[in-house]
Amino acid sequence: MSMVSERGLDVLRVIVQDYVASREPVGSKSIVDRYSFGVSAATIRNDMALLEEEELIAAPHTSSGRIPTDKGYRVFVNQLADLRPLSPAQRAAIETFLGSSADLDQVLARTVRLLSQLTHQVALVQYPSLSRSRIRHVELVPLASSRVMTVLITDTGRVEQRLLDVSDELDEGFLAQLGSRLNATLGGLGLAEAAEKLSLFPEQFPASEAAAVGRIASALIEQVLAHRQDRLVMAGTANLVRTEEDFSGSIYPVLEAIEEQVTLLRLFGEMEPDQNGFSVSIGKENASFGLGETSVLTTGYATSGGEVSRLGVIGPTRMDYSNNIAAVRAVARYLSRLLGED
Amino acid sequence: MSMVSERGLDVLRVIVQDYVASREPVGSKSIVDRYSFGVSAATIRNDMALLEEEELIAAPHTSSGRIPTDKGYRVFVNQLADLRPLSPAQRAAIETFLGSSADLDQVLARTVRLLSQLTHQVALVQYPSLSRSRIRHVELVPLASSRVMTVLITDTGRVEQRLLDVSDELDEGFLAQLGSRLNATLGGLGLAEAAEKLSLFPEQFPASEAAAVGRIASALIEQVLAHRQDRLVMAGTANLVRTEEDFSGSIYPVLEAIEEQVTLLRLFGEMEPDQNGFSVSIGKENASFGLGETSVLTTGYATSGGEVSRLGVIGPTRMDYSNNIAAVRAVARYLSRLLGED
DNA sequence: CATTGGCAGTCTGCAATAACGAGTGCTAAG
DNA sequence: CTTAGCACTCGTTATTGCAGACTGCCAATG
Repeated sequence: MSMVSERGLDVLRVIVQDYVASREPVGSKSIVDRYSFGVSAATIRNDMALLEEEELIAAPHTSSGRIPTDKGYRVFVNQLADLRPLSPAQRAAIETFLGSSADLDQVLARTVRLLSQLTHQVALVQYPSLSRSRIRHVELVPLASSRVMTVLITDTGRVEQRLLDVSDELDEGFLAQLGSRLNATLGGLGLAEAAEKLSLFPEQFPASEAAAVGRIASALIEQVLAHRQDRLVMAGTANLVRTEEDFSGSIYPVLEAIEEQVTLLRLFGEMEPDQNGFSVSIGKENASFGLGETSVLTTGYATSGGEVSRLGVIGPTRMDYSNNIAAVRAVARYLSRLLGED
Repeated sequence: MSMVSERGLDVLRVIVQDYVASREPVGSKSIVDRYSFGVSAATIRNDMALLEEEELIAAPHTSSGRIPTDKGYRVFVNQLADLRPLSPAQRAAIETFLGSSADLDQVLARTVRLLSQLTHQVALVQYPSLSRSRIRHVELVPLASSRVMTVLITDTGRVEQRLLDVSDELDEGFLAQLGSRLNATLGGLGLAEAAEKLSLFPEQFPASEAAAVGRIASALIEQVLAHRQDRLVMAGTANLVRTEEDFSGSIYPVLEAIEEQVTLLRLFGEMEPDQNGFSVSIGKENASFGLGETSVLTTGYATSGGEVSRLGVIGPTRMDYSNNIAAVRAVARYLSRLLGED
């Protein structure tokens, strides 16, 4: 179907490479200078004319070099069979992170920072889901006279906490007793079952206490059902500034969209992973999220619950796909090893 | 001491105001046009000459308007007795946040976002300290055969978690037993005492188990002693892009310094609050942190432990101090009310 | 039929120049 | 102490011209 020759695809590849490296439109002459195609510049020009017909490359102005279109990047990425392996320095950076014990928040914070350093892009890590986990412990902490914090610990190591106001005053002894009854009732249950039991729980109490207990129970239900895949950690926003010239307008709306985690979470949700769990979304493919000039690379990673959350990077369409895809993969493997149940 | 007249200070004030609003050097003519000083432009020029001698204002080039120097901003801020009250819309935005129950992470995340929206700057909130709190509950969660997560809950509602590898395999029953012994030993203790008990704890176990127990105990000691004021949430980095022109070079190093939380935490630590707990650090006063073109406004807020952590904003030296100081104060009051022990 | 060299045409980027306007500093007078 | 007037300084913007980089096309070639 495609009229583009084998050599034409090679030309596309070097155009993408050179353009990504130099940010300058690449012309036929510089191609024959820097690569040994064994043909003349005029021949390359003919190939480029074909590529342009197929809308894989475009000319910013009449008579200048060509730059890849979104479609061109797409073809380039799909052809990327041989990922550039990470450099030894990059491998070393990943290894350095292993071993040191830390809490989950810290692990994710470090991971996301690592990924942003490896890719020189904005890195994102979605919090692990806890949907398949079981309840291990519940704790009720009285903060002020009528304010209580509920803490939920699952067997996959997730900890959820929540502040709530119970309009009535509760004495501490009652809370302690309530806590142990909750633990007895809920311990070891899956989350869905736990929610069900909780909704019936207040009935066991006399009317005078039922209101407060009901409030606590419904807070716990919320905690149990909110799967908490709704949080992201991010790092490397400074990198977006570094690549500012790759955006036609200001990067302000882009940064805003990235900080508006809701947008990204929808985007994460709508990405369609390939058989390896990897997915790439390029340029205009993200237009509906206000991110039409960015590309997003994500992959899943395994959490201890056997569930899959995602991590990845986002940056200008003009990015080093080869390196970044390799880095995202490597970091996901690393994080899976660290959090997974081996 | 100062040669600057009363009217001179008024002139300084309007120069700061106009320059902050327009980002353009302000000249004598525009001052007499826009304000009614009752004197002519030439008189204003004489005042400006004095202000310039005192290094409160400076001229970007010979013969253009004047802009405030860091010292000028400092004098301006110190004179700021009458804070502009928040607009009704701003008050409403704060009120909207009250009420809805949420976990601590969410409360802080919302707070920091609120503050960044009110000030149009990068907002920062330091995590509450837990130094004076007492241990309420300890939980050991087995994740994989040789990996354990320790969870620590304090009576002030802080939850600390940590992953660690214990080289030996541990059976779940042993962990459960260990957990209840830990709770019996540590429950209700202050953090310093707990650390002491913990260091002796492994001695109670036979040699075969002491290694693993020791590892767990030292992880808990770390958790107990790490006061965890070492974490920041931040929001509104996009605002830094919006104010990019206020920086002489790229904002890249600024954003990097902000993301490098260590820098900010040191800065927070070194700021000297006034009697209200408020502190303002302007321009070159932050030069040693690589933030010589930014100003930082912070104030303390009360946490449930009675301890004080800080929150604030950071932005270009040319910022709306009046509004931002009022917003930081208001948000701190709001957060104290939400987290404090009323 | 793919490839090639040559050449005219087009567009960007840069440097130099000129005209404009805003704003000051200074002086002398009220 | 204040004011009006004026010469002077710079930054800003628009214009012009020129050098450089590429392409597109055509006719020639193996």
